Amino acid sequence: MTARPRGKATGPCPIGRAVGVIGERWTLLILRNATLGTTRFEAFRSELGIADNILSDRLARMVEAGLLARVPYTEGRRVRHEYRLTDAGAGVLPVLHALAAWGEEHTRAGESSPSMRVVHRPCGHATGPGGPRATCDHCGQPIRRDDELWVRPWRSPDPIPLAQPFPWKSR
Amino acid sequence: MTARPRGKATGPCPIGRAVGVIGERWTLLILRNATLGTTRFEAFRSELGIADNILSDRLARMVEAGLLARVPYTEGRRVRHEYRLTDAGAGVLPVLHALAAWGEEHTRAGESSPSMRVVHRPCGHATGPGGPRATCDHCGQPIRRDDELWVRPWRSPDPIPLAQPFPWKSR
DNA sequence: TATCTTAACTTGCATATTGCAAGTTGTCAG
DNA sequence: CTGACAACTTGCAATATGCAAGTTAAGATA
Repeated sequence: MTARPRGKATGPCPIGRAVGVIGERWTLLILRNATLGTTRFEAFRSELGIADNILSDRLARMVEAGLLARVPYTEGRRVRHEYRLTDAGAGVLPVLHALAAWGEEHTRAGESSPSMRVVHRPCGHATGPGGPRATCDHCGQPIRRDDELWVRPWRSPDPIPLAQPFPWKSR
Repeated sequence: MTARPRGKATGPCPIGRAVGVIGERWTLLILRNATLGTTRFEAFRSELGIADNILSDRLARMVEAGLLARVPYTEGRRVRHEYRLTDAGAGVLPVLHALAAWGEEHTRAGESSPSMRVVHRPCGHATGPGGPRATCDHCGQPIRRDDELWVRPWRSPDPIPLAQPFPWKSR
């Protein structure tokens, strides 16, 4: 054996552990799309353009790592499975925010395409430049996950609510 | 050719672009250590345990991507090069914060080792649980990069100041 | 001067990961 | 009974990674 076991989540440094779990190729992109509501194999495959054997492998590993839950559902009378964010998977949101902000600031889209924005539902206002924040630029309140909408104009003008973690907490 | 060209930084989604640039294996760990002051090939190699051909490749690619600057320096009368964070490389700090927070919350160190903390120099207080923040938990002020110290007790009890981006801005 | 050492690479080769294409399985629609 | 489809699995070729060893340039040592 030569390459070290991937996905090692041990060690004293929390950054190293995080990279070991969510730093694999595709993993953050799968989490991004799951955050935007994607749950099914075929949807991930076509949205991401990932090879299906790799997707299969990644989803299984992410379930094992506790990022996604594989939950059965019925389509007609047929049992299928979908992949839903767990708390740990949903907890990657601040990482996605930070990546979005860095990407907006330090990379350029090929075409001049309109930026991604985050809308705070209660006040209806979007983030300013610099990307999504934990706190609303407009009303100053912390943005709760279920009050957060993403606008990705290159896909659709409609704001997209974020997927809530599974199992859904009653509160 | 089969595997798609890695490190593609184009496309409309800023998260996808960010992952294309800083999402490669080792890249975030190199940036973490560079943020903590590492600048030299040999130091990265021994700190990270990365194979030297891979390190050579990554550093070159990171220079090309504008994350690091290769700057000559003299050791005695001899000219060497070191790798210093650029603005773009230093700008990854919020991603490292988010990863650290996620890692603390959702992964476990093998041994029970003391957590990483961030200290705000002006007020001398460390972040509470949940990991590093953009704003000081104690005094409420935004934490400027040059007022931020990391404490990584498994390496040393001493707080480590963060490397400043190169070229250093006069202000 | 000759040899040693070190940082920073480069090269060769074995192993691991990724991607593509094609095959498989279990429904369901017609 | 014949597709069609989602969700995989398998085989194979192309890349990436890791290890070990070689290279280069200059400073240190003898």
